[in-house]
Amino acid sequence: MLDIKRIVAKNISEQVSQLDIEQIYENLEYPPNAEMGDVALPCFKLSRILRKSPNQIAQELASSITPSQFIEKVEAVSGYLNFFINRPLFIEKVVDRIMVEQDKYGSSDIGKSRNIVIDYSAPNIAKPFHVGHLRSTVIGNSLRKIFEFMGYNCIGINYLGDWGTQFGKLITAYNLWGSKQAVEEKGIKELMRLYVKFHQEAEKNPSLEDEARSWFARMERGDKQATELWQWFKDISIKEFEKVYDLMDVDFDYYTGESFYNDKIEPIIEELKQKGLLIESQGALIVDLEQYDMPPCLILKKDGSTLYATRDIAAAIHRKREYGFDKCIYVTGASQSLHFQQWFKVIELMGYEWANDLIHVPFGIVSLGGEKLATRTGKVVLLEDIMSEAIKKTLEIIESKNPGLENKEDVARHMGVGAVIFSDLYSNRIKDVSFSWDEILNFDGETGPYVQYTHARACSVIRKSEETTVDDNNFNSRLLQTKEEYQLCKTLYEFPEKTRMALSQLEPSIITRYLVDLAQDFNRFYHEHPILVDDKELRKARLSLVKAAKITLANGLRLIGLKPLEKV
RNA sequence: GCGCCUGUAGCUCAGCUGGAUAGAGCAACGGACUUCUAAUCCGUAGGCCAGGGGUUCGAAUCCCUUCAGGCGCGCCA
Repeated sequence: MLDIKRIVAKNISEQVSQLDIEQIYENLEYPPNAEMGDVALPCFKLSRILRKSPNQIAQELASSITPSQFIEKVEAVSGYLNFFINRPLFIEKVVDRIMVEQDKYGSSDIGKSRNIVIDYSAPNIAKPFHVGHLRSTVIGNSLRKIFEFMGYNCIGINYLGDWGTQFGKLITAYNLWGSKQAVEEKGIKELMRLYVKFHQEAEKNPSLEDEARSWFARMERGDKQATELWQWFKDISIKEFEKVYDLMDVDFDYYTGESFYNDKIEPIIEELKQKGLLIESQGALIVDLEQYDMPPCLILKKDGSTLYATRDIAAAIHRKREYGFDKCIYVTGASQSLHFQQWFKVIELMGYEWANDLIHVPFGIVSLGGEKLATRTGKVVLLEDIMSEAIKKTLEIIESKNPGLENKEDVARHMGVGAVIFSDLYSNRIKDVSFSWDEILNFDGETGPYVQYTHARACSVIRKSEETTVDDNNFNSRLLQTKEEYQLCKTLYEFPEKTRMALSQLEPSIITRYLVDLAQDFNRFYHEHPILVDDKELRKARLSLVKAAKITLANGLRLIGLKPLEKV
């Protein structure tokens, strides 16, 4: 594998006995622009060790390093030692590697025989799927793809919000204002209406809250009437969620919601008691976390029913036994950070050393016109509506740009849905986002359609080239001398570095950003240099670059959960 | 009140474990399609990196502090 920093570091270490290769490697960086060189060593830190001025060190090293096959020249510029590499050789190595590795380019096997549980999406039963849930779904889905790309075995779990007092509320509302017919006809929309009405009425009549709690308590005792209603609501909801997941090409290995762990809680409570962690406080059972500067973790309410944390603890222990995970990752909103810290600590206090393998991956909230999204008040943008608008807009563009395209509907679906996913994965996950129709339906610039368009453009050139001759993959990289060609190649080279970063930071946006950079470099190259030229050698060389870009774009797109499109 | 997160161009955001003149896109304005898909490309304009201290040869980046916004903080999830 080609590692230009390593080559340079090795070269320097042969000249300076006081420094080992790793130290040098760590300090190497890429200069801000190509005229300065390809790899640089800032000599300021060395100044103290070597007791010379940075400039002097750079000068001396510059004159003592002899050019090699890979390093063409070395320059000292104001304290920096700048290396200029053999660009044709670099291009050849990078493109060859991509040609060989194909859809594995950027991947790794560091995760071999390791299991990762990823808990994502987790919508609440009886509530519509809106933009807020979208984030967990797309971030989790992308992380899963990234982990798999790095060799891990992933278990995707959709931890449905199918248990809790909210169902008491829903049952209460259904009994008071609902009808079987309305729910059957309107599905989740009717359930939401009932839920919203409950909260409106409960403001005037707080006793409704008590009734809701008692219905939930009945559910926990296995009461027939309560359970049947709950199961019915759940079936309706899952059916609707699956439509959304199909649309987005997202899937899960298990749909084990909170209710799944219901019968696994009792032993956990016993265990907590045995380990002396549970104490009674104001009628409830808690784990005190004061010495860890956290509020207590509530385990059982005074009416004996469970809480979110209780179920999370039971679920984690169950998952550890079941899947023997190396890491268990929870993709949920940042507002739940304290909750996760609390119950992670409880797991640790229970004596499980794998408490450190539990990871919360938080993300910022989605707001709408400055207001928080809330199902209770009905203030939501439904995912269904966003997707259909995006698809509609895409179809319109296709009709005007490329009306002869085959499979228009299918392309429009991938393009439109992809645009929404892309935009959600575009900035750092921790940032709050403000939903805007204008932004989500803008297909110019740093967007999913831009990257897809670029990929399709590359495919198109490759297709055209194959109409005349089938070129082999040998090419003369010395014919690729322009700055656009080199820049494109440099960016292609960075891909494996980016996938590693995305993995270690659990940050899909690193890939999304990268795709935009790569697409920009490709489009500049494409615009500036004709590819299907008469000169056979030049054509082969440029075409190789196009193929390498196409492969890398496709690999990146898959990592964020999009299907690379061949024609748009 | 305490804790966590965020603050970079009019808007949306990049900026790696500190490094060379702070980068994109959108919006605005001006250019480029008889030639491989113009959902593209090129150019112009736009910045006391929230304010103030400090550490350092060097700070958007690290530390302290103030301000602004968001999110949490016992029977919701």
